[in-house]
Amino acid sequence: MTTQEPSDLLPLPVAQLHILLALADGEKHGYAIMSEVETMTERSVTMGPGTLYGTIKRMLNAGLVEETEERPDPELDDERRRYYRLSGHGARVLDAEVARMEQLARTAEAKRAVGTRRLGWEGG
Amino acid sequence: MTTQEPSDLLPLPVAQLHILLALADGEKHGYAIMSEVETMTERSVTMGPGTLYGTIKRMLNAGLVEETEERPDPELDDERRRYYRLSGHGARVLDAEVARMEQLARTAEAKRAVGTRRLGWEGG
DNA sequence: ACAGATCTATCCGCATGCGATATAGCTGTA
DNA sequence: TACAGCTATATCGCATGCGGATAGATCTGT
Repeated sequence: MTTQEPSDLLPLPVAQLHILLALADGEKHGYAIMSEVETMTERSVTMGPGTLYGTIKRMLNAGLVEETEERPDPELDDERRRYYRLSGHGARVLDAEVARMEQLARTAEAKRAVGTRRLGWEGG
Repeated sequence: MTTQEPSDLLPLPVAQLHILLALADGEKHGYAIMSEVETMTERSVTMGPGTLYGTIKRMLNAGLVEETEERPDPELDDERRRYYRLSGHGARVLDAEVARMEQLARTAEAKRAVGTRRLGWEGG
């Protein structure tokens, strides 16, 4: 489980970020995570089963996500499913990673403004 | 060189993003890129020579950066240095990657708001 | 009963990350 | 001038991460 400082884990591998993001609004099972990643990135990121289950294993181990015991109504349930949710640690790591990305984006905009101004920009 | 659609290259490997970012406000030589990455990430990302030169090689190949012929004043120059700058393609890819990160950050904030509201948040 | 979608899971090759190491020129100083 | 330490580029090899192929089981609709 080895819970570390959130900042020690950054930058997060892309797959881990996308999984945390998919779980940020509520618990989901593996297959639903795959679908959610595609939806929320407008199909610009597709996560295959190799990435999904391999990454989830690491994240369980790192204490970023937890498997939940609770199941939905037996009516709606599918026994094969395994549900995952953010751990408190995972939530903090996600927040830290998002903050880091926002900082990079601000840096990028400042720098691009400078770079574009220099010597009249080539553009292509 | 194989110039592709910027979106085909996303998400960008972290090292590539940091190098594009370091070059966004003007050309730099390899060692200066390493230093710049440490400075702009406040030492939360440190790039060793293995990462730097390996990644630059791939990026030259992908047409994201170019080596410049022009040298500074011989007074200030160091013959060993090799200078790199963003290509037009590299600049577009950087912009696309930054836009993608900003989109993810927005998604994250919306989702975290939902997730935190659910069932009274555990927090830890 | 059957087809096709859902769901979890592992294997394996390739790309990427990165520390260790090598080599050599620069810079300051005693 | 000799030396230490920093600057600078480069390669190697291992560890990690990614993602297609594959497999097998269960669900859903017809």
